Amino acid sequence: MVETSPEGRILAAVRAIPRGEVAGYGEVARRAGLPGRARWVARLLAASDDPALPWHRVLRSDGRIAFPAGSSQWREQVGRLRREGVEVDAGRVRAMRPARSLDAEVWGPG
DNA sequence: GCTGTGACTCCTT
DNA sequence: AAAGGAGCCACAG
Repeated sequence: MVETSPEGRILAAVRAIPRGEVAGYGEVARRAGLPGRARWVARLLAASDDPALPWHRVLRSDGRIAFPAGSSQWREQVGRLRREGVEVDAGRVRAMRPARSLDAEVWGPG
């Protein structure tokens, strides 16, 4: 079955994040075919009441938790991620660090 | 229909 | 790394 609605595609993209891995809001939006709709992804996660939805695997583009540090939701997200083996340091995940500069992509590290 | 708001992102200091 | 500002879009009042 193919998701036709944008909402369905976004939720499907979130559910497609493998256990122990993370993705950015914008990344999820791109995978759903909706580039630039990161805020929509966030709003959908907040609105969804599906307990099976791995919302905790979605982070900001800089790899940080989107909630205010120390808030109950922040603590829950950190707990869920660590339970899956994801390294979280001061609210930041030690994984994704995409090259954000065009120079880096064109010229590379060398 | 205009305004404010937010689980966002990018660029520039 | 952090902070300020602009752009972005759906939704509530």
